[in-house]
Amino acid sequence: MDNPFVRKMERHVRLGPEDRATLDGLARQHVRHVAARQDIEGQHSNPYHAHLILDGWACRYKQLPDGRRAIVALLLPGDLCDPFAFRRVRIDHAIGALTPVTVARITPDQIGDAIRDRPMVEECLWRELLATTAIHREWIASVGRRSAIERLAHLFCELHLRLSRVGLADGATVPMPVTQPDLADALGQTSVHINRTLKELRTSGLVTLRGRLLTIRDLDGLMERGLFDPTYLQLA
Amino acid sequence: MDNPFVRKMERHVRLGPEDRATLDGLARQHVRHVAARQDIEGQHSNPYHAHLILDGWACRYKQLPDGRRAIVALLLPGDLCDPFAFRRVRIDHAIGALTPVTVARITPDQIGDAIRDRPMVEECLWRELLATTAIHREWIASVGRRSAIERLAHLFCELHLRLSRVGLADGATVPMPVTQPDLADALGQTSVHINRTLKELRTSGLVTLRGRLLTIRDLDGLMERGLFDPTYLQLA
DNA sequence: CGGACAACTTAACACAGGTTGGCGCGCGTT
DNA sequence: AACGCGCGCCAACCTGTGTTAAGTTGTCCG
Repeated sequence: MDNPFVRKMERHVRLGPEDRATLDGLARQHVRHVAARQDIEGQHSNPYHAHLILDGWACRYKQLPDGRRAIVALLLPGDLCDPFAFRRVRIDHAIGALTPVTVARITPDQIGDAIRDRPMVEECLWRELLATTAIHREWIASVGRRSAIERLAHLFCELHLRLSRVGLADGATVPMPVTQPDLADALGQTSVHINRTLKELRTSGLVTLRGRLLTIRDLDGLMERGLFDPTYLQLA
Repeated sequence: MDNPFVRKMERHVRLGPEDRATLDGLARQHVRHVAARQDIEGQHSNPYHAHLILDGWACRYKQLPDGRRAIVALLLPGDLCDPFAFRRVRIDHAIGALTPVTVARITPDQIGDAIRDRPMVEECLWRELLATTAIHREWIASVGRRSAIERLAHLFCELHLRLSRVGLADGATVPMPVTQPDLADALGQTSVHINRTLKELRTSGLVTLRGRLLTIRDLDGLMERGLFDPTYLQLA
């Protein structure tokens, strides 16, 4: 009854009770807990099943040979870690838990069966894939052409929207359980500079970040500061 | 007989003559020419058909409200511009020709028919989608965590490999028909700094770039300089 | 052949963001 | 209670890259 993937999808497509039951069933089996800072999938691993995040935050990251880490995606509850798992490809990056994480393991066969029984499931997976790709593009644009403060503002807008869709936003307040070094690796900067930028967003009255909770004081202002155009996420 | 998409796919999957004929047929109809600096699809447009690049280079780009441009992908001969076209989504970016470009327009119906007749076509499309996604991730890591010279070296390695796959590399020499401002927008830098970095790559004997032709003098050295690990493109 | 315009190239200067280092707090461990 | 340690926070300094501007080359077209 509490599947974040279903909550997300219901915003976009009309799900019948059987669709919901099918999607729910996928996420009930093989539930696993992963400690913070632990890998869910290692770099160059060859996953035979997909993971759906039920709780906690994870990230897709690449480690450069000299230790630099680039986080290329943030994975929130309701997100699918390995949308291509059924193709049995060797992945070129790792998936790591940023906080303690609860995931459901889903086998390719289960996905195949679900799609055959309920065509709407395929529709949902396509939407998921599209949204992920759109976010990738937006991140490239961000890291490439936005300034430090624009990047951070943009990310906060994105996360606010994504968390809202799975019912994890309490009004303008959303959980933000990641460390500043994590944010730095996601935005292509240093934790020191993240700290500076955060302070600037705070003193200009746009956000407050305390105790792993982000409160957006002025959403319009934040969106403007981050040149945020929400259409890329909506897919409607 | 000269379809770059087929040339690319044959590296990875075994195509029968009918597969080849089907893929070839897709690219024979509705061939269109687009001038350099012209859009193939505008930002926020709603493409009803996919485009396959037959000749020339294009890019996927986002324009920020104040005019900054971020190139989020380079599209080479054999690349598909709108792999999601059959989903009828409104795209969040534009596709522009960097050089004069020849494209084949493909309708969703044609793709559907082709997949139904020849299952291998679907396999090919999946591979294409996977490769594109892997490149996206690599670009995020590049812009986020690689230095200017590493980024440029990495891009040259990537392009060399991608162009080789469609038979457009003459040994260590590949066409490089884009301007330095274009490279700058793709790598998140300024054309001035691209110029500096290019000079550095030249003086260290790694590449020469003359008359829209890039020659790689020392591929191993270039790969090392760019922290380039080719596995992400192979998908085998 | 010559003019126009875009792209390339270089130099001087400016600044955003990186680096280093230090302090304090909160929390888990013993 | 004491310790360790990762994280938040801040300041001083440094550097890679951006900015501006100007001269040079290349290329297209009349």
